[in-house]
Amino acid sequence: MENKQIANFFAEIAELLELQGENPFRIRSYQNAARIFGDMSESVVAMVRSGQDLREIPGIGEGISKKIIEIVETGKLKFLEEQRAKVPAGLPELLRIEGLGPKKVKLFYDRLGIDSLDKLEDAAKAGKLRELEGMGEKSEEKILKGIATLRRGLGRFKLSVGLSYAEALVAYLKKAKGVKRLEPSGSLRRRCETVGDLDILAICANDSPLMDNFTAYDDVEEVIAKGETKSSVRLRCGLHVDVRVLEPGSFGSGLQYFTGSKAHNIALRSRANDRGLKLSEYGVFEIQTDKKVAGKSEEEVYKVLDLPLIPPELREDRGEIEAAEKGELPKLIELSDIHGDLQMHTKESDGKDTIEEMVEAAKNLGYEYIAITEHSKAVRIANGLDEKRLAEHLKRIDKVNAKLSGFRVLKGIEVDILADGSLDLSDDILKECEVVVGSVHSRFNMEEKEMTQRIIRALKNPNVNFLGHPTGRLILEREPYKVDLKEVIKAAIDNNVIVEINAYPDRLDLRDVDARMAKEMGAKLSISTDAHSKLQLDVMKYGVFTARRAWLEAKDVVNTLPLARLLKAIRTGT
DNA sequence: GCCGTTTTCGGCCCGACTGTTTTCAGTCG
Repeated sequence: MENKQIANFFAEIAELLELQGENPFRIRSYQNAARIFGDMSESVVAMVRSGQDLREIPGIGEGISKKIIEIVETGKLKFLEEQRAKVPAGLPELLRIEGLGPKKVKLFYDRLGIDSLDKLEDAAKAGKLRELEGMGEKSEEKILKGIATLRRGLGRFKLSVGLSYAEALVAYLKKAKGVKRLEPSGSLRRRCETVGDLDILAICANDSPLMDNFTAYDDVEEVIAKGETKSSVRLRCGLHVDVRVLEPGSFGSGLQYFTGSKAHNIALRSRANDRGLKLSEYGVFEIQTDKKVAGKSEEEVYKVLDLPLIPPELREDRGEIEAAEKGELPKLIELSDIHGDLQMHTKESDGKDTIEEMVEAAKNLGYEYIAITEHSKAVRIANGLDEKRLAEHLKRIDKVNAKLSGFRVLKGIEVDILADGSLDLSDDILKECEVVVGSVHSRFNMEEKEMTQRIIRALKNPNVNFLGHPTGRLILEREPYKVDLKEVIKAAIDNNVIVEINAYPDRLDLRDVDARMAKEMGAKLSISTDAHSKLQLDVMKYGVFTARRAWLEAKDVVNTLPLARLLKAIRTGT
């Protein structure tokens, strides 16, 4: 059973308890558990089987730990089934309608017997909801809109997509008179792999037309709310965007608040309370006197809570507050630490540009090396290379290198890991390559054991020195294949194989939490773009974002090394 | 349900907005 499934048990319990009007703090405990297990890289099942006490995890106590043991042992959970029996099956779905929560859903069911989207839609259209207390015509309209949005199925957007919308919008808003500062916050600022909406914070003069300009933006489909300090719109692509205007004296606390995450903020506010302080988006205040003690900058807010500034990418309540308290925050890797790029394709397989063009673009980024890693022959659709073509290609790389000074093109290949774990090219030709990236591109639907053994066998080949996109996922499009990552990473360490964070924004593979586990296990990592054109070399930043969210420092990533030391690290692991 | 150098019981983050109301409940982030 996957962690995600275990998380779902608790998320469902939380919803069912909400619909029964249970104690909100009890509900939060289940929501927390769902978040904790959903975020976890290590397999919960494996932890339980090895006898680990889950109560060691903050937020997990007696009750939930017992429930997990039951899930692992029986695949079921009696408590969940009992809750399901108490709540009509259609109600949880109604909670996904924006603006509708457990109280209203329960009211509709108790009074009108509504237990499905269709019934709710009919009742709203027939004007029956307005007869209930606390309901009116506008509420009905809102519910109908919410149902329509839900049916359109617009969910989250890839970070790269969110960033490009944010950049365009910020560039546009900047032109409004009186705008002094604009700062995207939220999950975008934390560089989460997907974003659900955009929160843009602003400082501007009182008479600034910022809000008018915002709601008049070309790409706006619907204006949801418009006020002096807060406006909300939905863009044509379905992305929800809020713009909020803050006072300069509250910008730091506002930025802190809107950057989140929710769990990080709750932990921080709780910490403020312990110190007789109250934290909100307006600042930090003494509870007794209501005196404001911080708010202008984020540094200030964290400082009065006796903490150093915690980088946005770490604010997930995954131990960053404890680490900050002990002065043990990592010195996170930066884009400028990157010395080169170790996976890319040219015209020879499925890329768009030549070796020379890739070199030119890489030099412009300030790199001192790249590795050209074409596909191997098994990936026919990508025009993969066989032994003969690869030998010729390596000669071409030699020729390019002969003309370069202060820059080196490493001879590489992205060799396919075949279904049985053997490689798609002979050892004789692989020996000629300096960078051999082993990757899986086929038979994604194997059982976990089989897939794990397949990859481990490939890693044992002494010619393989990198593992490419280790889980094969495509964000929002394709689930990772089933694999025991911990075993794979262990094998990578034992066989001196560097584990890749694929920076391609559709992949970001390893994920943040997996990369963090890899680091903690002692693995060496690389960040590579997998670029298929010279322009795509720019996606390195997404890999760095993921690495930062994984708590990685420059020393954890081999392509922060200068060439000579990189080559040594590939050969010897040091 | 979780947690504890103020506690094993009694707390548990905070404020805005909306739509419905004449002071507030529900929802959201």
